Amino acid sequence: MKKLTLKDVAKELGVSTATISNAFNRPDQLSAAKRTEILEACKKIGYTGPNRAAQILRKGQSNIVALVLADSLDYMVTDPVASTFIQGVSRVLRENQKHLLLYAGDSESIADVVDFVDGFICYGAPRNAALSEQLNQQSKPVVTVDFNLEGRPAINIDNEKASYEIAKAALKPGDHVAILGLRLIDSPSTCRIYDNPLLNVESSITHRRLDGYSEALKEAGITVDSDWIWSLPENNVVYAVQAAKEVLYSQPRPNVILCMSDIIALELLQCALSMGIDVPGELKITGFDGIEEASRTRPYLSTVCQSSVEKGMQAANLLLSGENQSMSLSYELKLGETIG
Amino acid sequence: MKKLTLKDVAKELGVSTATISNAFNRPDQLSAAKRTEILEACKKIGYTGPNRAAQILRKGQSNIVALVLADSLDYMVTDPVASTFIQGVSRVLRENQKHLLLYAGDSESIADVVDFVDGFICYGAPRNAALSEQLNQQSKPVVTVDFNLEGRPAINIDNEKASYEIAKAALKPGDHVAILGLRLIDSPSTCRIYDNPLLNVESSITHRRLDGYSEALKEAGITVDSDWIWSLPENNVVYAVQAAKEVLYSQPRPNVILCMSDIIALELLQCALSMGIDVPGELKITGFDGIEEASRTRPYLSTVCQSSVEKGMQAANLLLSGENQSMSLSYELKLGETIG
DNA sequence: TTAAAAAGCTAAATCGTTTAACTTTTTTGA
DNA sequence: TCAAAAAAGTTAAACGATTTAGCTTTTTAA
Repeated sequence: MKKLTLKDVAKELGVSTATISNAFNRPDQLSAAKRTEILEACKKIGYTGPNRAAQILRKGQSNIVALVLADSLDYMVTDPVASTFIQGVSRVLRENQKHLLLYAGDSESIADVVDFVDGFICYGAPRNAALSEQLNQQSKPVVTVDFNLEGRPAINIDNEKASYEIAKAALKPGDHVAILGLRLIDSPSTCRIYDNPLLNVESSITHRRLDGYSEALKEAGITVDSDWIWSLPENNVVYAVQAAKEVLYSQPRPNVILCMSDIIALELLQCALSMGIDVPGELKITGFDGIEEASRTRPYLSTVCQSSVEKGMQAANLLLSGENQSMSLSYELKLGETIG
Repeated sequence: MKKLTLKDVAKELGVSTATISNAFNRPDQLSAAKRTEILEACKKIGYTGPNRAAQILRKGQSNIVALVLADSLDYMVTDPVASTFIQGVSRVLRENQKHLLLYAGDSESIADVVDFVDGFICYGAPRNAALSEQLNQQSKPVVTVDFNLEGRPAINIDNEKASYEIAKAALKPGDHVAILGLRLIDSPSTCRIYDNPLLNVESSITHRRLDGYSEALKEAGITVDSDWIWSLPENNVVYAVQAAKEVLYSQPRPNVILCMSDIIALELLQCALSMGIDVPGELKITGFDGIEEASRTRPYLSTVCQSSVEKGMQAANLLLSGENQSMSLSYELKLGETIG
């Protein structure tokens, strides 16, 4: 009761294996009559088509696309922004009969998949920096999102401009400002930057956002000392709560806090409210991303809205198209009640 | 500048291909000295190890596990329960150096992956019923979660018992009860059941839950007419809102509503509150799943808590172990403020 | 000292296709 | 009617590994 192979079928029908293969893959290589005859015979004897594993080896194509997420899947799958992105990617892949392999950005190496996947979509700078290197070395197509890899097409919004604009909208000269950032330094816990060297991921969006903030701050004549800048190791509630408490209990308390994600901003907001702080009266807050929840709070969040679904779709389309053209997506400033 | 193959390396080092292969895969087949010599030489000339595509064909093993989700990935990835489940699965796969391929349960067929994946984890009854059939026909291992496939190991909680208990806790004789269920009938939109035949997925958890409710209702001497049972096609906010409105505007309005998921229950709750209905005074609500958000509302939800992460981990472990033993996980009744 | 056992390695078959190159048959056009 | 072109099939060589059986050589045991 072994599984049938192309060879078995060929013998059975008295034609060559090439013809069977062509019947499935290249209809123009044989007469229509013969083709339907073969396909029907296959159905009758229970041959469901060429073995995919063999096809992968022979064709060098698997229809599998690896989505390299910045962190462990563990976390990424539950992050609203990331999972919405995955949603966009999966939609386009589905339409094109491709499959989605989830790959953790903190993995040791891509060696165990690079031989068979058709390409990579890389969402955010991989936590394991060696992966970026490997991704760039190998020859399969790569599309990056929210960070850059030299010579590879990237999908981005203009993070610097967006950050500048949201900060500018929130700031007045004389404000005391703090920044809650993401992975700015290489620390496993939430902490102030102080003298720590910034992570050397110049291409990452968090640096772009920091640049944007800085520009707006400069225009308002405000300086932010590096101990008023926090770096969270991951964009999740636990670190966000921790950072929120630290910053809100710091003296003197800032009256404007710029957050690099809505997750952070929302926890900060909740924390502030529970401490009886008046938002935006005593404290203005800005977020980033525009997740759904951000518009459901009272006061609702000021943030930069970007469509993660669209990002995902564009990334997948770009990968499948094979073009090497980067793309800047639009965003929308949402000036909410947290900046008054 | 072609990629190196095992053959190239063998020629280069003057040994047979078998020896190189053994150096990578079966250290006991050659002397330790030769092995390190070979591995170092490989590193030097830039051979990164056996080609995975070829290995997949030859070994019949890919280290890829397909996770068949009930619906389209599009939706499943953003569902809190499903994504938490994925989290659990991915954690265990990661530990075992396996990879995760996401597969949509509304796909036409599994033919395009069955040849190369090592096994399937099937989360919920696939929307395309033919998939269940195909999954059962093929010979690779399958683990089912939240539904059953004859002869295949399953991971479940005792849905009937849990539903019975939560319903029993909410009900008093004389109550007017409605049920908001999931995929009980085959309709693309939210609707009452009326005389529609129940979907013939006897194995599905929604039927188990209905049975549990029924038992509790019987004990309380209450009958629920089939037009007080709704069926939502998918567990999402849009359908939930729709169902919530329908049921709350129905006359006479029920004073107990049993919901088969927290998503549904939460929308119902919000809808009720915004209509000025007193919960639990005028209306009691129960959910199912125990998602995080359910404990953050005021009043907070009565529900059945089950750990999706654990489900995912157990499912993956079961698949990898190769055992054929089903498993019943524990759950916890959380009697919240929505039943007073 | 020698037979038996173990270790180390090689040659060849295999996994199940695809596809370039070739042969044979049919069609076309002048 | 016939050469040239097009169509329909076939052959056989890849694709890049793994693995079994067998052959040397070395080690062990008596």
